[in-house]
Amino acid sequence: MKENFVQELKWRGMLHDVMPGTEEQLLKEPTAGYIGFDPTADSLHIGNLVQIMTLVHFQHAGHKPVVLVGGATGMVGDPSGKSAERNLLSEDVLRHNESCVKKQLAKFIDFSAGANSAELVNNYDWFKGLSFLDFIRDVGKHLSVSYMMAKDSVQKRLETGLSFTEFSYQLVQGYDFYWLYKNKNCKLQMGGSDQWGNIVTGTELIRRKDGGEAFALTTPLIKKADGTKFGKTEQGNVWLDAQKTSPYKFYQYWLNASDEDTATFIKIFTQKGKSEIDALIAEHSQAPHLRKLQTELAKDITARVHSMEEVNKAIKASSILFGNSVTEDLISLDEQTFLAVFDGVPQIAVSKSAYENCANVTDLLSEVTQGKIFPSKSEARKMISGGGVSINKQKIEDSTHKPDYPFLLKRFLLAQKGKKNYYLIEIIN
RNA sequence: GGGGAGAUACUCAAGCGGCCAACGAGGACAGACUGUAAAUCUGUUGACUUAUGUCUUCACAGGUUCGAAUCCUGUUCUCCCCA
Repeated sequence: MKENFVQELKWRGMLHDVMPGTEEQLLKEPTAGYIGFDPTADSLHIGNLVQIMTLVHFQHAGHKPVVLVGGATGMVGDPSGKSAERNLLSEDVLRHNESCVKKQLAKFIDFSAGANSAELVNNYDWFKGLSFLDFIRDVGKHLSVSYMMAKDSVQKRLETGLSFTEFSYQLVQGYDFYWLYKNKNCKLQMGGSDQWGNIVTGTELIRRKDGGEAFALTTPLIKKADGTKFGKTEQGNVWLDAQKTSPYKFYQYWLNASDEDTATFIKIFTQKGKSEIDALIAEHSQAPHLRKLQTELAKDITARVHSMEEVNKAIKASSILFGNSVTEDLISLDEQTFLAVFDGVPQIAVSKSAYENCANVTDLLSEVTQGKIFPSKSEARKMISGGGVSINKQKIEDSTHKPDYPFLLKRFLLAQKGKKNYYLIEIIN
């Protein structure tokens, strides 16, 4: 084998648990391994990134990654997450999501690499034709209730209650593994640490039903050093889809990672080698204020998910928005640069007359901008008196001031709420 | 079935007839300091409006009172103890 996959994950801090014999199997021969994704949205988000990177390394080590889109399982809902039961997705939506997800995955793993090409399957395809009776005869028969009850995911829910559907989830997922084992010669399932129980049900099913041997490997749950959830912002998930999360925002998310987190993230979310990462970390600790690590991390991931071009735009935008620029710097930008910089910033159109007629800044930032910056005058006023609002990089001191700010490019105003929230107001005739 | 305790804003948690939009802590947001980090310090945190203002909140529905989150009655739910 080109590389020892298990060891690779280990030094990257991506290995939580692995079934005995897995490493040997992977060193013995190129092996097919799969990870399941929920097709609940038409885009993946960065919470999925650990699993995606696992597949990247897996393929890189010479193995064949199989991506399972959980069309069937997504309908049932895994009790491991405490979330309520899921809604049924229509087949149309399912197919749409599947193709979107595949497009995004193609940026990471190679679907036309010859022998170890990645492959995408949807478990809806083998579940839709399977009758309930067949399922309980062929699958349910092999596992005892006490075995299923022993799982953590079930135990935790016993108090609060879980439906039979959720209880059977592990069988459904276990059958996936079995099916892939039989039909795709897939011997390994990977996933987050919360999936361990479900994965093992699969290997157990393969053993009991077929006497076959299959393996399991899980990655740790990623947490941030401050204890908050990884991958969430005020606005919700950080998506890979540029429509849902602009490349600028995406880049910013990574750039904002704390020192501690960045050292972990860069191992997990980039393909950089050990020596390169060690050097970067050393360099960073020499001059932490330069935030070399964050920059490298943000660049690497943004370039992969979007493009190098988007990275450059994001860097440019960041340096203008966060550098020590003043009104003059903004005015001096040419139109093309200006628009590129503010590509990912929300834009609000305001008619010229509305702008001229508004009595004070407070109105401008609330009513006149349709509540998109501040939903009410009170909030605007509070934030202004707290010193948290700037226009064109100039702090607003007086909330009753009548707007007379110099336009940028003859028609824009840059409003800033706090340090990181920008809005572009366009004055139109 | 019998007895007891409780339900307060995002969460925890005070208040127990007027001075209560409601102490405090956490969280969140903002400011200062920094490195768009962490820590620390400061401010804001029911809504609207900017004024010695209005409105809606203290499980739900009624009642007593000039006046209630605070007292009374009923309802729902939660917890504990004894059967």
